[in-house]
Amino acid sequence: MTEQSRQKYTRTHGCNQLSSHNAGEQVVLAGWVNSLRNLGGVVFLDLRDRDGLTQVVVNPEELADAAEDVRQLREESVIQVKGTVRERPENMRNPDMKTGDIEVVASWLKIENLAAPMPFHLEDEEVGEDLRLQYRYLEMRRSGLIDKLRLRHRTSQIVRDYFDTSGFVEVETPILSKSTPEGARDYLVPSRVHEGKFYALPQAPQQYKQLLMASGVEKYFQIARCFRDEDLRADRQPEFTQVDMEMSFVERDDILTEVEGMIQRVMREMLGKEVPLPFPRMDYRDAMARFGTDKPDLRFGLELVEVTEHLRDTSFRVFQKVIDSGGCIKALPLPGSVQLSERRIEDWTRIAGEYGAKGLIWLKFEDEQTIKGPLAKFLTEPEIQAVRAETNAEKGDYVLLVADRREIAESALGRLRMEAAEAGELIPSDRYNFAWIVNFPLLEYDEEQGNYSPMHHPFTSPVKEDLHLLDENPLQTRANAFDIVMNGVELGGGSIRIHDPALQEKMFNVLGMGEEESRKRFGHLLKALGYGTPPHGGIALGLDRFVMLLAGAASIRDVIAFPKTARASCLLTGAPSDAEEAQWRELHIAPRRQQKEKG
RNA sequence: GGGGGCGUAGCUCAACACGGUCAGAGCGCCGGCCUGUCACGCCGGAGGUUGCGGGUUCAAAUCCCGUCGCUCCCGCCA
Repeated sequence: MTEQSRQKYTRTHGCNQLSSHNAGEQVVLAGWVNSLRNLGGVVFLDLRDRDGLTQVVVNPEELADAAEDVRQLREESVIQVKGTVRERPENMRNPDMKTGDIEVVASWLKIENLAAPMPFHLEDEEVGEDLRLQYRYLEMRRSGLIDKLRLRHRTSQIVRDYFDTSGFVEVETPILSKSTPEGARDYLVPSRVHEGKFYALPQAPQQYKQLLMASGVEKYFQIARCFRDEDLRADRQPEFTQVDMEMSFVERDDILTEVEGMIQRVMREMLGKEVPLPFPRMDYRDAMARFGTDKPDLRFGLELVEVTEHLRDTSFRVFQKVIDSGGCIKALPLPGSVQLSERRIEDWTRIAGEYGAKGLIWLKFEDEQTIKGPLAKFLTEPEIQAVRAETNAEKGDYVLLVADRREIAESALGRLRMEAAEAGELIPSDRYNFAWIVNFPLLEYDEEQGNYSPMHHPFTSPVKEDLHLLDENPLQTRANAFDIVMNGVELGGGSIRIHDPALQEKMFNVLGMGEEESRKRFGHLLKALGYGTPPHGGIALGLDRFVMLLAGAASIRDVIAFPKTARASCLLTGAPSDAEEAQWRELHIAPRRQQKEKG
C-alpha cells in the first residue's frame, strides 16, 4: 500500500461547527448531500450530518477531476470533502443558516455512496404514513424523529438514574415466559424441544416482579419490553415499553410518592417544567361522574353534571322512559364559543352512538328563561331554571344531554367533552396536568364469560375496609389500585398486591377458578406467597406514551424507531412473513390452511 | 368482530355528487443550457393496470358488490 492511498481523511469537524473563526483552516467533512445547486460551472451543495449543515463549493478550476463526478450527484448521496474554510463575501452570507457566514471550498471530494432518487420528499410531512414506514430510515434523516429518539433516550437515562439513586435494582426478566390465559391475548412461541408446547411473550413482568419481592430484592425496577396481541390504536403497539417497578413493605402512598418524584424530575430535566406535588387524587367514581372517563384530561374544565332529578317529571317521553328504567340524564354544558352546527350535532350523535347512546339532545340558552332546541316545547319553566342552575349556563351557552344507562351516558359525554374542547380550542398547549385515579372497582362482570373478571389483574389487593364485601357484594369491592393520568392519557397503573396465599386463592375462587386450575396456572406464585413474601406493590408506566406526551407527538409510533401498523405489520421488513416448511415442521406446528389441505 | 376516513404519475393533489374531450398540475426524474447559488434559474422530454377482482352500461377514475392496504374510533387491551 502506498503512502498516498493509506492517507486517511477522517472528519475534522461536524457540519454545525465551523464559523468565520475557522477561516483559512483545512478541514474534512463527511455527510449527506442535503441539497444541490449546479450553476453549470460552480456547484454548491449543502452537506448535512447529524448536527447541522455546511455549504460546500465545488469550483471547476480548483477541482477539475471531481467536478465531473459532482454533476452526477443526487440528494442524499454520502460524500467526504476536504477543503478550506472561507469567509463568504458580505452579500452572499445566509443568515438562516448557522454556518451561513462561511463555506468550504472543496479541494478533494469522494462519493462514498451515490444515492438513488428518493421515493418521496424527505421533509414533506404530508407524505402517507405507510410510505414513510416502508422507508423509515429515510424518514428519520430529516423529520425530527431522531430528536424524539434522543428525548426518549434521555428520559430513560433519568428514570434509571432516579431509581438507582433511590436504591432500586434493575433486574431483567424472561422474554420467553409462560402463557396465562387471563388478560390480553398472548404472543405464543412454539417450543422445538417440547413438542406441542409454547412459551408466551410477557404481557408485563408482573409475576416475575412479585417473585422478586419474594426473593428479597425489596426494590425492583426495569425498563421492560411487553407484548400484547390485541387490536391497536394511536397509543397502542403490539410491543411496547414499560417502566416497571415494585417495592416491598410499602403502602399505596409510598408508591405514589416514589413515582411522583420520578415524574417531577423528568418534567424538570426534559421540559424545564416544575410540576407541583403531590398530584391530585381522584376517586374512580368521581372521575366517571365528572369527566365520563377514568383518564380525565384536567387541562380544561367542561365538567359533566347530572340533571336526572330535575327532569324526573318531564313530559319528554324519551327521558321519562330512561328514568323509569333506572337510567340517568347527564349534561355537558358548553360555552357558546363552541359552535354547534347541524353537521357537528350529526357527527357527535354518531360518536355518542359508538358508546351505545341511543341519542344526543342539545339545547341552547337564548337567555335565562328561554331555550332553543328540540326540548323547547317539552321543558317547563322550573325545569329550565333547574337545568340552568345545575349547569351554570349563561346566555348563549349550550347543553348536551344524554339519557341512558349511567355508564353509557357518562362515557359518551366524556368523549364529547374531548371533542368539544378540541373544536372550541379550549385545550391549553404547553400545560401538563397529572392526577392519580384511585379506588377502582376490584372486579367487573364479564357478560360473555358469565363470571367476574379483575379490572386490573388477579393479584390486586382489595382495600382493607372492603374485604368483607368480597363475599357479600363482589362488584362493590374497591381495589387498592391506582392509575396515573397525564393530560388525559393513561400513563400507567399499579396496585398493592395480595401477599397472603389464602386471600390470593380466595381471589382466584371469586374469579371462577377452581383450586386445581389456579394451581396449574399460578401454582408457582401461590407457592412463593406461602414461603414468606412481604407486603408489596408497584406500578408500570408506559414509556412510549410518556415520551409521546413529552415530545408533543400524536401517536406513540412517533417515538418508536421502527413501529408497526394498525394491523401489527412492519412495512419496512415485511414482518410477519411466511416461514419455511422445514421450520414449522421442526416446531411441530403447521398453518391451519395446510392442515386442512392435507386432512 | 363492528363503524368512519383515505387509496389517481416516484411524491402531494385535481378531475368523481350529475358516467362521455387525449386522466391534468406542482414537485421529483431524464436530456440540454447556465461560474455566486442557498426552494438557483431557463428550454425540452419521459412517466398512469386510476390499489386489486367482479358487475351495471354503447361508454366507468366516476355508479354497484367484493377484496386488500393505510388510518381514526367502538369492542378488546388482567
